[in-house]
Amino acid sequence: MPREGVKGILANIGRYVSINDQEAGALESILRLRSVQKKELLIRPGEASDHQWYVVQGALRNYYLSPDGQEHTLQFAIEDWFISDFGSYVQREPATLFIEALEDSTLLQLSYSEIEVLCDTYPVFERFFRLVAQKAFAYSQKRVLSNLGLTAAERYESFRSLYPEIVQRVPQYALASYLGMTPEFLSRIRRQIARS
Amino acid sequence: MPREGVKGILANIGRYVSINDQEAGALESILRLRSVQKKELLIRPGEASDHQWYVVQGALRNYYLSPDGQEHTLQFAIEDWFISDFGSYVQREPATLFIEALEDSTLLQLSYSEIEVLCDTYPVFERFFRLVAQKAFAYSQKRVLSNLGLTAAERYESFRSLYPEIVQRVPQYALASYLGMTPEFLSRIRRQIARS
DNA sequence: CCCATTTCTTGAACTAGTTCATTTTTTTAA
DNA sequence: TTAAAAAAATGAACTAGTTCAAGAAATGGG
Repeated sequence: MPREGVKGILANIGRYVSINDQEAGALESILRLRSVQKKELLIRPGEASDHQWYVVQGALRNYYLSPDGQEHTLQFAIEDWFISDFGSYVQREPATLFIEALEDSTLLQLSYSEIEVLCDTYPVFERFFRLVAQKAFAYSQKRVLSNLGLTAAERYESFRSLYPEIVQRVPQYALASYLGMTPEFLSRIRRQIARS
Repeated sequence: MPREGVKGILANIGRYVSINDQEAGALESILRLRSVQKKELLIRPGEASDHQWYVVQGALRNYYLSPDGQEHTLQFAIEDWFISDFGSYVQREPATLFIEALEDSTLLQLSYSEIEVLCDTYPVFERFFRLVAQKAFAYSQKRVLSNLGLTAAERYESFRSLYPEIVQRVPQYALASYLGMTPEFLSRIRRQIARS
């Protein structure tokens, strides 16, 4: 039952649903506070994907490592975001992604089974996780569209205007692998922009 | 209160949750049966995005039309799939997509407000829509990865092995716009495959 | 502080996929 | 059935983004 960071996650949930003290207590009782160092991995492919993590402080990413050695970043997470290998998590299958800390980070860990019990017991959490999943899905669809329709430079500009802070905090090769371009090409795009 | 097609949607929901007769009745009472002809549009950009549709029979797609006139297909839907402009639907904003019937189709229409009431009243539907949204999100993330990591030919093969039926039923230019390539290039890929 | 490692930059050759223009095939509707 | 329209195929020139290689700059640990 960690105190630290709990106000953050409660405030965050409060933006979607109203929860009372009992519900807040039930949530708190399944949170586990956890620290990771920069470069540390939360999971790697093949391991069980039983958890989601809420970022109290720090920055992380998850990525797929393809057979030919290329990294593809699927998501970044900074303060107040959740991160996991979500596909494996919901399908109850072994992880296919790495989750890596990009900075020393403080996290709240939630386990699959405890979340499911929580949702069963308190419909308000069911609703919360529905709304979050819907929003995540809508976001992901926007990303698909931007991959389909925008040039590399446009994808970078669009991401930068949405998430300027992430652009600052994250290594360039990781950002390039998120945006679907090589680090060399992202470097050139930035040089172009700096000129004008 | 349409009878036709209702067993289909009920069976589909039953794959995620168990619902009793009362719940089934409540669902049925908010379903509206609707037919559309090939080429007909369910919504176009700027219109209210207040509905989701369950496909009883037929095939549809939704797509974004970019300022320069390119179409980008975000989703196909055949029997037993839902389709909508989901981003606009959940954000309660005007549509940004077209939804177009690719065949004469029979649909069950659900409205946003009625779904929300249904979820409020019967937590089992809240759960159902949570599970569906989670699955959709996981699927969309896989698609992002395939856009990031695969060649055009690999994306086609991968889609074809997952959804052979859709490949058969859908025009090539629509499939190309879903897969993120030009119709010409998809045509060349198919010729290649036909050779070997 | 300094050396080692990692990350970023830059240039030049290359290629996967696009564009444009034309022809062929398929679908549609009367 | 046939004519018109829509969709698909094909070739050739082109380009956005990649690859490879090498140097410069930042970062980090002892």
